Amino acid sequence: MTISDVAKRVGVSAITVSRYFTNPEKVSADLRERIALVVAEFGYVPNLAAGGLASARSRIVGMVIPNISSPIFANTIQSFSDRLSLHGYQLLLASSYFSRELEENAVRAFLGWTPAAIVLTGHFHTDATETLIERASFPVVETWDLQPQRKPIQVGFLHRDVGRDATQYLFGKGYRRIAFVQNSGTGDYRSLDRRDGYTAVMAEHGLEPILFAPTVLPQLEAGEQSFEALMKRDNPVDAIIFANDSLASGAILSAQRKGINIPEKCAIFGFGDYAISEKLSPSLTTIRPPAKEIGEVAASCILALTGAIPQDAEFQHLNPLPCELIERESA
Amino acid sequence: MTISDVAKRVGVSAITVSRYFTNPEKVSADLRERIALVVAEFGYVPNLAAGGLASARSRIVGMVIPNISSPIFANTIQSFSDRLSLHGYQLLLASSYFSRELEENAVRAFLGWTPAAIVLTGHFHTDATETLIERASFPVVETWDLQPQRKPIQVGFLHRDVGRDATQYLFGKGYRRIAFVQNSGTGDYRSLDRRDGYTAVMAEHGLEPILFAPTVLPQLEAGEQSFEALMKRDNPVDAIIFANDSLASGAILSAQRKGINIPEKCAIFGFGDYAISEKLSPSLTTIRPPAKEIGEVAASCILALTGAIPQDAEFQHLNPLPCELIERESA
DNA sequence: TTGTAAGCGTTATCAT
DNA sequence: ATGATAACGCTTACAA
Repeated sequence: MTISDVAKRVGVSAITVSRYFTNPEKVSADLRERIALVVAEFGYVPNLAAGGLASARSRIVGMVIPNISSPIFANTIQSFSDRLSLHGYQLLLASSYFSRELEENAVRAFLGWTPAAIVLTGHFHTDATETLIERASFPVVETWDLQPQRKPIQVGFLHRDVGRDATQYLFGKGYRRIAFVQNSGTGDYRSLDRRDGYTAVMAEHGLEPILFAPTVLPQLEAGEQSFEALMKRDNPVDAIIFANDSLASGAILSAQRKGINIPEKCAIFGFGDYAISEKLSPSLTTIRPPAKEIGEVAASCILALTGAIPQDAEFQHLNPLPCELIERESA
Repeated sequence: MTISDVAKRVGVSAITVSRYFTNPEKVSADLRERIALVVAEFGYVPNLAAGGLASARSRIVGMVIPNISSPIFANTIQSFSDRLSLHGYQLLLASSYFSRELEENAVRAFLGWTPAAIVLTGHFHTDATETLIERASFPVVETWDLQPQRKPIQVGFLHRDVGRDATQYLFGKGYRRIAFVQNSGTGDYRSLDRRDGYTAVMAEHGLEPILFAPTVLPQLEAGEQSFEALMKRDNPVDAIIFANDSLASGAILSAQRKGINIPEKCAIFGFGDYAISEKLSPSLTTIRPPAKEIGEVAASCILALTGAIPQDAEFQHLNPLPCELIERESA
């Protein structure tokens, strides 16, 4: 069943039915009703590939995220997808697992659909990806990070500042032997930016940075391993900043089982504010990133730039999106 | 840049370049190399909309899941997407929030792309969706559940049996005042199936079912609320089956803070085997659903049916996919 | 192994 | 407000 079939049934030309779908207000009310009837009767669904070919546009938005299992990105995807689908846009999703090559593959695949926009995580791409998005005739949005003087729209915050804030907070509380535990998954350069913020503050205070990189993979276990290793040192640490709340939760749960007092024996600081963090004993002091907001703002940018919503807001001004330090019991 | 432009540069006709992409083995090695060169040089990306229109096929697979934030579904999406992308398929994702109407919208939107397949969660659809998938000329896969005598391919297990198993397990351990706590989010009829398994077993043993439906929304808090309410009863329960591990975790974390001994005072049983469940104190006894396997098998079915991989396996025979009861400390 | 011609279902453009 | 015609870029079917 094609648009012409519908048109014949109604007794109009195909282009009128086409207008009914794209610009209903340009079709008379009478015709609108009659078309709606036929469409409903036959369950006609427009062929989007044909429309996309003819108009060189589509309502597909491609998104590449490191993975969908992380609570951090899940919230961004969800809010992004929700806002877009409200306006008839569809989400083509791909995972990069922090690999720039997989990201490039995904971008290439998206390109074939003449997408309305593409959303990437961060600004660390292959040269080929960089070329592809430079040439792109549609909006490209980078999320979860900010890099000065980059062309693409960026919706995020400075991870270095987050690392600084966490360290300053602990320093202000009197901690001096502060360690930083990296993400056991490789390739997350944003957690390395947070680490750099940490080492910078440590240096400013004349303190020596203590870095630990867990060797095991499940995050909770990696947190456990890191915690144990750092407590076992000749000169044990008195506070640990973890690259994310999963690692930090692993440490807290491990301490709990062993009867180690937190924060007395060692303060624990996370990143992410996952649902569990508030409920742990002790509850986890952490930084809440604007995960949901990133998705919403990214969607709004795209909708504004494609004309789906009025373009009154200059979304760039929203940057950096605010992170919130949440003081709880663990630090 | 179109396929004809590439063809001109190489000095062949467009169809040869087309073959290079779809059936490389039908193009001479010499030509293959020369085409590859030009493609790389100009960064040519085939227009998928045009190809889809001409062939009435696409490598888009539409998937509707209740939400992507739940650890349960996240694993399914991830494994599904990973396997499909290995074969050049792309994932169009939509959330239903357990709403059949939203599901229908998503299916309609997918249809316009002449997708290679559509994957739904469960078998509870609107009549219109039912009609749409009956008429579909591509595979439709229903995941996370089994319903006898349904036409679509189903990849899942019987939730009623899961509810039965949990209850029998607790009964075998000597518990008699067993309660079931439903999902605070509405519309998850699979958790109601598990509940029905529970009530059936209770009835078989002449025990009265005790049902509780939390009124608050965040799962951890709903679990807390449920736990407190069930312990406060005149005749307190001695075991609780929760609709999922988040609710159960909320109960365990709450008990921990209050110094209530689990399982002595009350046994806790979950569903889902989330990452945290193993690490709680006490660790959570639960049932591990085949989340990852569901995604993998669903993908394999689609790949087999579309001819991307050999069709030697009769995937239906894999059903029901096995759940595993994981005995830990909480029950 | 390669090519020719037609057509996929829609929308842009220009008319009326 | 509605219509005629010509693309859009690719693949199918058939031919050589």
